[in-house]
Amino acid sequence: MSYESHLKDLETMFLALADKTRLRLLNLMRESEICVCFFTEVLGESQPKISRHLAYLRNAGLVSARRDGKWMHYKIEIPEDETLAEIFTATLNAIGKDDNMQAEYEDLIAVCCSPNAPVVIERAPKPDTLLDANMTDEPSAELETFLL
Amino acid sequence: MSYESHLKDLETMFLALADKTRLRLLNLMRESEICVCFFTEVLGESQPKISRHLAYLRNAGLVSARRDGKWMHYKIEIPEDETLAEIFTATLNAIGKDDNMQAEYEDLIAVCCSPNAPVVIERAPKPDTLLDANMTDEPSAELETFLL
DNA sequence: TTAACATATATGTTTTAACGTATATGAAAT
DNA sequence: ATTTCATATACGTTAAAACATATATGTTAA
Repeated sequence: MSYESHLKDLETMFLALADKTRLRLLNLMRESEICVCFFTEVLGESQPKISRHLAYLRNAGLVSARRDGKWMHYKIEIPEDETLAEIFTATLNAIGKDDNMQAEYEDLIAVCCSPNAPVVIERAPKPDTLLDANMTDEPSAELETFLL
Repeated sequence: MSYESHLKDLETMFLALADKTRLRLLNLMRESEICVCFFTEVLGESQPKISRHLAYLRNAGLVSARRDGKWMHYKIEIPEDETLAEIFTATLNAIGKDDNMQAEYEDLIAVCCSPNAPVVIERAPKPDTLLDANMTDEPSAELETFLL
């Protein structure tokens, strides 16, 4: 297969990645699909702001959305194009190495999986996909206590 | 070494990469340092435009500049941070796979190394670094005829 | 069917980036 | 010294992005 021009695609991808909020969103999605309510909760940003940035990522093809009743779940989509995929995975890797991003990810786990998170639980149930994903490989401390 | 937050650096890098002109500039620099006059010649963009985009790349730390008399030569600088470097090299790789970028690179070689390139030669001599770089690994067809 | 909720989009505004044109800088040639 | 050449920067304008606030959409619950 000959490589026709994907310069435009490259630019589109970089435009999508060139924003702190969007990088933080991707960080939270690193392991599984995540419900919008958790993004707003963990990042402390307004709902329209989160929603707009998610739409931006979706238009760029970097995430996909799934409706589950009232809730929307977003997850990372690795581009089919190999070279784009390489850049994107390298980016996800870079985000994961950042201390603040790690801390925010911990916050996510605490908020969405803790048994004593009344406010959040009130607003939306844990997406079971998140539980699944975490259970299959490494049950976190929070999850273990929750599952007892 | 613990990774403190380089989220800002990531964003800066992506902002620098999120522009077609700047990606085209990086493509031309892929093998060696390049003189500004060749950028304007090959890309067919105005001199101030090229200069501004080069300054942008320089501020982002992705290229460095060297003065040689009247001429300025720019070359790619791989970031020290490993994770940033990984993204950047993946990007350079992606650019290189694009047909149009390959064609533009050929144009560069033709313009700056051909013996019958009167206009360009008039405007600036070949940077010898380019000759060196190309001679050491793969002498191109153009170069060979030139060197006979 | 209406109310409540989660999320998305529209609107007006402010900020940021890109561009063309003009001008400044700095080196070489005269 | 002055001119010429290569490149950089300044300025004014136009276009794009981000944001806050308000509102619309689609889903469930009452």
